[in-house]
Amino acid sequence: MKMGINDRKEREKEELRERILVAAKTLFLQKGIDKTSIRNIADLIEYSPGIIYHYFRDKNEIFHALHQGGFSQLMSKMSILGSVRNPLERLKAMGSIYVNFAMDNPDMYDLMFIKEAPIDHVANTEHDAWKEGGGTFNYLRSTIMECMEQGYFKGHDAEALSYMVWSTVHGMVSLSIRKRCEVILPERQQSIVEEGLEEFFKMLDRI
Amino acid sequence: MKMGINDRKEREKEELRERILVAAKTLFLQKGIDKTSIRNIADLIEYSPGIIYHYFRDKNEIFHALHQGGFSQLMSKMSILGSVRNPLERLKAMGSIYVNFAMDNPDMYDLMFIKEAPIDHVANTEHDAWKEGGGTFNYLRSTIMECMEQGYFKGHDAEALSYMVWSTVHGMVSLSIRKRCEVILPERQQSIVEEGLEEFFKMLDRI
DNA sequence: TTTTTCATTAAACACTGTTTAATTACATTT
DNA sequence: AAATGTAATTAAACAGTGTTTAATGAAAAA
Repeated sequence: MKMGINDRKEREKEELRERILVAAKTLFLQKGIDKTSIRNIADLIEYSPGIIYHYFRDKNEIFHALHQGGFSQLMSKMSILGSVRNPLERLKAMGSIYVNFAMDNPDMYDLMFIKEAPIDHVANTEHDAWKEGGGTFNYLRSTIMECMEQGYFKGHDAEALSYMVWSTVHGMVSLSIRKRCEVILPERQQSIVEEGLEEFFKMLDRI
Repeated sequence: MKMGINDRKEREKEELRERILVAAKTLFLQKGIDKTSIRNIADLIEYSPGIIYHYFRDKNEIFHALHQGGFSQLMSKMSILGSVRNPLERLKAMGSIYVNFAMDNPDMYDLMFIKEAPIDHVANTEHDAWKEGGGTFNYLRSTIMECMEQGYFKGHDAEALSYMVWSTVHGMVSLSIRKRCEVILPERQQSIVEEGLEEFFKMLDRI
């Protein structure tokens, strides 16, 4: 029965691939991408460095695989939004989920939205990967369009407004993640992202 | 006259320091920090790699020196704001200057607000460097407080609102700089930052 | 002219990502 | 069961990295 053996081999290959991915994620999120070497990953899974190149073309492809996993994670958190009827409430809930995801998984968020992925890959598979990211953005846009149908955001443009809304939450979390909050009053640095989001919600309410 | 000789030597040292900085800036902004090696910098100024360690403790100290220069540059662009009387107009002008600075000098902006500087330095001199960055943020906060005194932004909190405003402009430019705009309709990617800023201004006007 | 000082360098160290050829392990065929 | 073929795995090498060291060079001071 060669089929059974091939299946098992396939399974074992997939298993090792997954182990590499887990090890890489652990180290990337622990020490950062740049300070994580292929040898570090190989050490952790107790294989020789070369083996990694049998499963991934290069270091970027590992980055890329994790990148994609992050979007699935975020998407699944967004899935509860279906239960929120009012589009403005849904928009605000989206903001909260987005911010919570970023603050709970700062390194994964960093990987997904802040770090620069090397260019050669951006041109190739990156485009597909962004369909995941694009999915959430499209959802944001259609939520905002629904808001506009109900009379909110009069005089605004859906596409540009969506970008602005995304930018606001991204800006708040990324300034926090990349430690640019020392300019804030010290006693409020801890909570500034939450408070900033509240201010944004107040603005949305009054418009 | 040992004084004159010492002066000349001092001058020569400062000159070489400056040459290193210029070379480093050129290469950093050309290829990025990570892909610029000490040897690359040394090659460009036609010295041996070791010399750089006589002028800077390590690679980060070079990064840091450039970082500081960037803030001076931004600050000087902000200096024309004194002529804008109306605080809301001044706030919007600040936004435009900020966005223009970022889009005109994306790599310097990246250096200043997106890239992560290694931690050991953040604790030391970084704190001083941020007084420059803190200066512009304080200016933003006091402008917003002035707006509130004139009846704008009722029910808002100055500190949190300032953070939110900064985050919005930072978010828009940093998503653009780090190439996360593929999710935008292709025909609008070029102008999305400007358009997003317009949407934000519309919001500020109506509040 | 000799001594001292300090900028500058060459060389080494321990790392990095990646490629290559050699080796091992194992399924298939004889 | 032994030989063959195939695929996973490895060791070794290459060219690069940041940084430190001891040696060199030139110019100022004695």
